[in-house]
Amino acid sequence: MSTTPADTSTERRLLRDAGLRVTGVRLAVLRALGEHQHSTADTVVRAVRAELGSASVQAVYDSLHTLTDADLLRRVEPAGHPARYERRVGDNHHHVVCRGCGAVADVDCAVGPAPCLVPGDAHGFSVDLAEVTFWGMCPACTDAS
Amino acid sequence: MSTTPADTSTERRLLRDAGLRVTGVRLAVLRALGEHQHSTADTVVRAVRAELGSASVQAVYDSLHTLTDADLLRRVEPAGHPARYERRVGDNHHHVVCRGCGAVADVDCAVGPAPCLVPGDAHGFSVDLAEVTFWGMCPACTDAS
DNA sequence: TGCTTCTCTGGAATGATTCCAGTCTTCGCG
DNA sequence: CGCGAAGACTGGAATCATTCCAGAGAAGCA
Repeated sequence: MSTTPADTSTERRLLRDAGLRVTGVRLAVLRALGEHQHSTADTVVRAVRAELGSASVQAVYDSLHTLTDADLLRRVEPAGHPARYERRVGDNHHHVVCRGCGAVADVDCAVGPAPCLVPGDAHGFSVDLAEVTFWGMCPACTDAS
Repeated sequence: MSTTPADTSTERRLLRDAGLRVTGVRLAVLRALGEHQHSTADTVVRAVRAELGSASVQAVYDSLHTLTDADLLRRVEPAGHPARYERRVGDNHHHVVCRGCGAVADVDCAVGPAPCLVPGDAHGFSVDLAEVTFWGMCPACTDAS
């Protein structure tokens, strides 16, 4: 809709610094997630298409993977819901997921850097991350029920 | 293979006590998970077929859902892996998942009953469960790498 | 034993994600 | 500024786990 080219200088730098090529899809993916944290791939596809006019589903999935591998994005996969992506990376934070609508919100980790928790008996596993997912009801779904 | 009918008295009682009908598929599902904790639906289907001779995929999925709803089973869904089921229910325990092979092991909760952890700022969500997944490498995959 | 209700069967469908082969871009280099 | 090789993007088909559906079949209360 808008004909004003968006300012993508921040995203360009992020990509370059990560040693990645700067492409339209990657910029649009980063910008989309900057505006709507915790979006699904599907939502990102729509946002990217709104910005670029067109883009294939694969291009978005590819970008999502590449950016996740480069630690520019983090993937969150709540049980029973499609994967969500967020730009908040590099810190150790967790998530609350609504059992009603699947809404996701960030929860700061009160403990510290990963793994913020350590299992008592890890059965010989070497643990590097403790992922905490809080389940409950968001305000809107609480009201509706 | 074995022609000796298995002793299913424990499972029968579990089902009756939960107000559920006793069926061959349900008994076989419970027995399969008694022998191999953290199995996937696919693995359970094979185990059930080995015991009963035949069974539809849906019958197993139906049983898995029914038993999970009745709190006779618990479902574990590690990101990027198909769902796993376990018979250890009623306590609050967590899991370690191997990044290499997907193996799952139980980890006792050092804190207490659910929700063993509470978020600092839950953004208005009412939280009832904290699900902790530890990620790492199992002994076998550590050796192999 | 009879009946009602719930379960199981088989097959098709769904949603999220991935694979593939070919075409088009990006960007280091001359 | 223009070339070329490595890396992205396209469209379409395929995969995997899981669910939906309608009809045939069992469980168990009366």
